[in-house]
Amino acid sequence: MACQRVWYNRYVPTLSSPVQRARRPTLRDVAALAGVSYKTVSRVVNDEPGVSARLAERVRLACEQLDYHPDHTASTLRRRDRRTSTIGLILEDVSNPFSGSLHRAVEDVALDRGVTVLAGSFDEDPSRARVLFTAFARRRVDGLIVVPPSGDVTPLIMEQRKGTALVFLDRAPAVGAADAVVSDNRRGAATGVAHLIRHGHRRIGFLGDYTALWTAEERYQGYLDALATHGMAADPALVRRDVRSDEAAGATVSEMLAAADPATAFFAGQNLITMAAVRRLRALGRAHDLALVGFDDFQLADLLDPPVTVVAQDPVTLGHRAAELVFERIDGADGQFRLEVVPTLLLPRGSGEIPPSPR
Amino acid sequence: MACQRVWYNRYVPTLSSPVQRARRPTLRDVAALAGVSYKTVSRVVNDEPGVSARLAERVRLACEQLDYHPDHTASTLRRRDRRTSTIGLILEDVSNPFSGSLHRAVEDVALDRGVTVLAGSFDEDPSRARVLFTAFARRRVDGLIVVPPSGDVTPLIMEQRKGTALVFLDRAPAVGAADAVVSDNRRGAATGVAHLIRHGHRRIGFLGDYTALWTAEERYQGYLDALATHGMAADPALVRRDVRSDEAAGATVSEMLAAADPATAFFAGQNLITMAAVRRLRALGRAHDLALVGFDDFQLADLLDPPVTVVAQDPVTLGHRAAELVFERIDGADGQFRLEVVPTLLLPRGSGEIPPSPR
DNA sequence: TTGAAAGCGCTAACAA
DNA sequence: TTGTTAGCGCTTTCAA
Repeated sequence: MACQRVWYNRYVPTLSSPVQRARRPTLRDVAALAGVSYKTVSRVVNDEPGVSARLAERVRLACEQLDYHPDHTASTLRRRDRRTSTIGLILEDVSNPFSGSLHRAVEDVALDRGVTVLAGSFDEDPSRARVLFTAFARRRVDGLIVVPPSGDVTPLIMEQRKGTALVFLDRAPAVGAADAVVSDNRRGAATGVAHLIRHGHRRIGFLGDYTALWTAEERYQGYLDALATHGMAADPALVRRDVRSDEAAGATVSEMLAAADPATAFFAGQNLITMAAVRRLRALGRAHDLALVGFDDFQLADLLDPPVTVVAQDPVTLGHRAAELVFERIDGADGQFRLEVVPTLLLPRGSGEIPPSPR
Repeated sequence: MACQRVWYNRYVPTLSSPVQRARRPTLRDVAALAGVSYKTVSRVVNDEPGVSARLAERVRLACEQLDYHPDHTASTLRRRDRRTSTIGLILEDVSNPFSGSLHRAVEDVALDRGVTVLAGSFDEDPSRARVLFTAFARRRVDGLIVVPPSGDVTPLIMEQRKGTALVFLDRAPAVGAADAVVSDNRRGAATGVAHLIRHGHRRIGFLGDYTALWTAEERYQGYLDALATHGMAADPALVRRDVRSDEAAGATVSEMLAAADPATAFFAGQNLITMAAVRRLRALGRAHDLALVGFDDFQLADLLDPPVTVVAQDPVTLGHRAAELVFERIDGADGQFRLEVVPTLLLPRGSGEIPPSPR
């Protein structure tokens, strides 16, 4: 093998220089080679009219010969519109599939416009979000699509006033101050809970995410809505919020089942909580006699036993719309800020249709 | 509500202007407000020594008052090192969990250095990869981490020669021309297949990804290695490659089981193929009498029935090492190019330990 | 310690 | 159709 093969943890450094570095060619280098002024090269590179075919051909040849790639960054600095053709995307965590789907949807809309995407994960940590925001702002992104952290969003609003398009995604913490695209969390949760009620459940446990999260609060309200609609009182003994870690979710399920007059069904306010509940019910051998509906779909939910009924979000539409809104603003739209609400979809698969167990 | 609420597909435009736009302040604006030269402001902003505390304080106050954010792009243009503190990351698809984990691992290393990440999905489409590459190159990223598409990688190598650090990730198409970090695909696959052999299987079906993919070829070689090691001949009737869609994978499983002297076990060369095989075996009611080992882990594999035995990759280490290598090059390391091979891990969970069914 | 001038690679404005 | 000059916001260089 021509190159050094390194097994992880067995790195052996060597010193020979691997490549000849060529200086990166500029407009002037191309101009010199083609024997024209560098403004002429600029015209050719940008497909501006008013260059004779003869010169244009010579310039193109020189570009190719030097493997010239225009410096988009320098052109941005001088151009009137000052566009970087880059947007910033601040997600919860790029490694989580929901964030990944949002990212991909945004990317696809951006790529159609020749816009690149700076992406980052803030991990529900406001200070990490601020680091990302600052880094993106200094790079003068044309727009920011942000899953907003709980806490202060005024730095984002300040940046917006300086001309950066801003769209909140998945959460709407500052309705009226910026565009936002969110799932219909409240109605979706209500639909899921109503589904359990329709299947005969009267004792429905609620397993909620961090109270500080906008979506968690909306979903909790949806849970209450469904109970109220069906004339049922909310029993505090059946409500657990700020449940996030797998252990916490599992423990909560066990604890609620051990209580007097226990829940016969669970509504899980989030992906990971749903999976943790499945694990625990499975471990307790009760996966088939307790009903479960989860908010947000996940891969293989349909292959579990029983298959898991969920209220599915539509991350692709969320991402697409956020990107479309941000580009409308970048293009100069100056209408009132909008809150777009994307519907959810109940997917009955089995776990949500289990009747109350007699016990 | 202060703002217009729009349900998806019911957009009603309005015309009032939502914000007052402020001009974005520059060094000169800050200097004017603080009553100093703009070079002094530059010194303060960059924590350069040699500014009196009195002036520095005045400058900082002015920065705050104007909400000044330095233009990193302009500073890059002038600085000697010409660093953008941005790297480009070209992945197969940011919405797939494996890519997401790579991305996150790269991001974490980058963030520690104040470097932002431009990310994109090339979808196994070389022309889309070229679009991303060009966009990143024009923005003068300091480094590129690329899951290389099948086909020509010379444009990447040319860019490398112009000073952009280049690391191939997950695939090593041009060993010796650039650094690369890959999984130990071949040995991992061999381990998985040997595991099936150890459990008594002599007829092991191979379900492989696109032949054109470097990883698919490596894993196939691993399959052959294991057979050879155990003195078994490879039966072409048991090998299917270029299987990718769910339908193709499912159909292939059915077809192979319908043959005379059918497989008693399957080795799936990839994530999605494994899941498709699970689905099909389940549908055929044979999930418990055919063994299955998949390459690459996936969420909930342990909760399926039977739980799925896999050869797990380590995307976090892959991403970390790729990022570390790219930054070493950016920092000027000029040693020989390295190929780093990250080990895989066999996770026996149930499906891979099923003995050959008598039939 | 502070500031003035030049210039990074490019586009805008205007002249030839 | 082609070229010249200025300047985007900043850092570098050098002078005060």
